[in-house]
Amino acid sequence: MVTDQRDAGRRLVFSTIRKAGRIARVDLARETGISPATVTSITAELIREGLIEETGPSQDNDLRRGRPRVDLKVRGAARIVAGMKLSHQTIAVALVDFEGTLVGEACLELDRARFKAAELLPLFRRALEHAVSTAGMTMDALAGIGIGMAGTVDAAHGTVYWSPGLSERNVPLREMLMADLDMPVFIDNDANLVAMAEQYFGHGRGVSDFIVLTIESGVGMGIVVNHEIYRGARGCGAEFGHTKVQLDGALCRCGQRGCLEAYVADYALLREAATTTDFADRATTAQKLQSLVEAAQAGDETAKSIFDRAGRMFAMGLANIVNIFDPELIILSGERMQFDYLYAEDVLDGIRKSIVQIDMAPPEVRIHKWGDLMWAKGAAAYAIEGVAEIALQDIAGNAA
Amino acid sequence: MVTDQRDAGRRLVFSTIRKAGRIARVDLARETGISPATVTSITAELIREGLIEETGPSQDNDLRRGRPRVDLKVRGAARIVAGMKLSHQTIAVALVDFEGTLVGEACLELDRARFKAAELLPLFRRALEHAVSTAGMTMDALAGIGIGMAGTVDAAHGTVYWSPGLSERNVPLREMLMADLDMPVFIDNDANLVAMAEQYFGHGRGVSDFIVLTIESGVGMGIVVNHEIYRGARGCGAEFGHTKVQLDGALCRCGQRGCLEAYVADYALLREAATTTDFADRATTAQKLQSLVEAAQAGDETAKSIFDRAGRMFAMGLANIVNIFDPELIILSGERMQFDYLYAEDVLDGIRKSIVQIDMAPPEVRIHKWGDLMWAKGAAAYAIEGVAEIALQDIAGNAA
DNA sequence: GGCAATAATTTACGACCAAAATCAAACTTG
DNA sequence: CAAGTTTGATTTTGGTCGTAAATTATTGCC
Repeated sequence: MVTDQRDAGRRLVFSTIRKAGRIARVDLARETGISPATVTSITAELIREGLIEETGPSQDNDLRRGRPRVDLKVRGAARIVAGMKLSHQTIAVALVDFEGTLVGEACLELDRARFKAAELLPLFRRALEHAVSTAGMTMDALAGIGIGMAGTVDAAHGTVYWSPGLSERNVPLREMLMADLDMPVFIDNDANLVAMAEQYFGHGRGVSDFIVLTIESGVGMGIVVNHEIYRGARGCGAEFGHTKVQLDGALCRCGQRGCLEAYVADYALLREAATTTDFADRATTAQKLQSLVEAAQAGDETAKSIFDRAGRMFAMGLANIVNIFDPELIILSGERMQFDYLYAEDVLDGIRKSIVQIDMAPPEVRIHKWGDLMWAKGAAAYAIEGVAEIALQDIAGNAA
Repeated sequence: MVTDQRDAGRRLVFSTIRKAGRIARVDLARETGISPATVTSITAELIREGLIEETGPSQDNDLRRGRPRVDLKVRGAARIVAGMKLSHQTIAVALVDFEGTLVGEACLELDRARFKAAELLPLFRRALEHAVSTAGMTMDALAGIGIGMAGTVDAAHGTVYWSPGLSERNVPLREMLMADLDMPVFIDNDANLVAMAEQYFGHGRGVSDFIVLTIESGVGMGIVVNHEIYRGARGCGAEFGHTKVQLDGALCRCGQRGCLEAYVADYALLREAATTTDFADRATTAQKLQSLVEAAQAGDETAKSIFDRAGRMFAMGLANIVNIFDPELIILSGERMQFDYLYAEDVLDGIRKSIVQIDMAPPEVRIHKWGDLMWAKGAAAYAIEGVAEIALQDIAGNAA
């Protein structure tokens, strides 16, 4: 407890710098409420440890009088971390420096979708080694690894209760990976990591309470409350996709009925479409979906009604989230352009009509079309957070 | 910022004492992580200020050797606060001491249900004066007042956006009351205050994340995240009752369709029942409900089916909460015994079947049948929290 | 070139916490 | 029943830390 106060100060200063990107000491003092003297002392310490660096005089100095302010920023070269995402038959890797800039990437195609945990370890390692060598680095340049997986994951304990990519249940994957790779590993539900990507690099910067929704083969949700990912009592991510929108409704992959996912996920759309359309000539799910979207755009009433219902169900589920959470901001984050219909103006309108009316603006809804690497960058953000925590604790330990 | 650390220590020590009820200094030191020396110094300060007191040797001293431990507790007489709840045509008042023990109560019947804000002020005052004089005290014995109202309330700003008891919208009620009564006033949504009552006095003691649901004429929800009431971005409580459980479903009082409330609230049950039953001989809502419950218990199929549907809708809504929040504990809190059917084993079973399955126990569901004063005690708990905060800040101010 | 303005650092000092020592109040034991 | 033991609480002591004030640094302005 002896260095408690200093510790808190360091954390606060460091995270303020990271959130700001670039910031001068004066502003740091003003924002954190810490006195300039202490800011000097803390930043000196962080510079000495190599975690932050000066970037030279601020841009806007010529507008001011007096001694020019010197901006500080996180020192990108301080640490390199990897973010990985296990998707359907692929492992995507992003190498990212301490500032969050991408310094390398790789993608490993897999021959199937489900693996035993023991089979997965060498695959992760291979993907990682590939990314590292392509970037001209070695494995020991990495300070930590973040991993995102679909399914229910207990981030605190690093246990994967269930994942579509794993054929086993209750796998202590984090422990296994840490033993195998010999570096800190952080695992979380992929939707949570997208939320973290938004918080670190996207629309969620500086927003205290927001919600991120992703639509892929399933529907994922990440909740940020008070600047932190909310994980619930059992450490599992929020299961928006299995929110019930219809009593005894459509059958879901999870075995229950009426889940939102059973109305808006790709398999749900395709099984409806299959009633009237023969998709025999289309091989992949993506191709089938593509043709369904095109049919709707061409005016096919059946296809349109499928999307229409999915959109209304989605609006209802989303309105429920708003009614329960009253977030400041909702981010619809994803890469699938063919899902545009879900983000259409009518859907957003449906949400607005379904939330409790007060004389204040409803939460802002933003649509964020990320590229393929979003997931992996989210995982990297999680790794950065964990590695930064370790670094700050190291300083505290050395000082004591 | 100079007494930052001491301030945090004081807060921590005081809240630990309050949570524990009675606790010796050694245990305080162990629980808070603060050194015994500092605990001595802080507790001495709090005793000097009259906020806590020694209660003599602990009960279990004869089981131990060595110097007997001396328990500390919050000094009840330190402050008296009032909690008030505005319900349909009544104002309930609870006078509570700093420990939370009831020292007086009163109830004022009103001649109608909706008032202008300016009309409400003298009514609140009259109810308060009645309670105070009945308890043999004077108004200036009160250190603060907590008020609970149905509707959407911004607790931070003390604004009532809308309430069934107010004929105006966007009323700065807190400001008005503080000016009128000349003491600190704290206002919040009634469901949030029930959550606080559970946190302070009920099943929620020591639980970090839980959810409280109340069913009255509407359906209310209070969310506790990380030991704090979650209020959302716009400061309004969570609107569980207006969560949608059916696309284009039953019409709700709020004007929208498919709200949970439109299936489980008393008016919803009665309007269904009215289709086949003539309630002309029953005057009040409560009497009508009573006869409906009796009919169901007597085996009337129509009545049973009404309750059955309400129960299934309730289970669905509740399961959604679990899927989204994954709380440690859910408390169904209320006073209406006739709503037993909603808490029946089938309903709980329905919830368990509708949540995402992982290999861990589902959240515990507890039913808490409070008396009439629950709401007012919740309001009092809120007032205690606010008044304690003021007291601790005063100490910090004096010290500086 | 000196003055004003603003940023950052250094200095002086008091607040605070924890470890160690001490005091206090019981029980145990011979 | 007196000395020792055990455990709780307080006091003493040493050192860390943060802030205010003073100082130094660096530029713009006249």
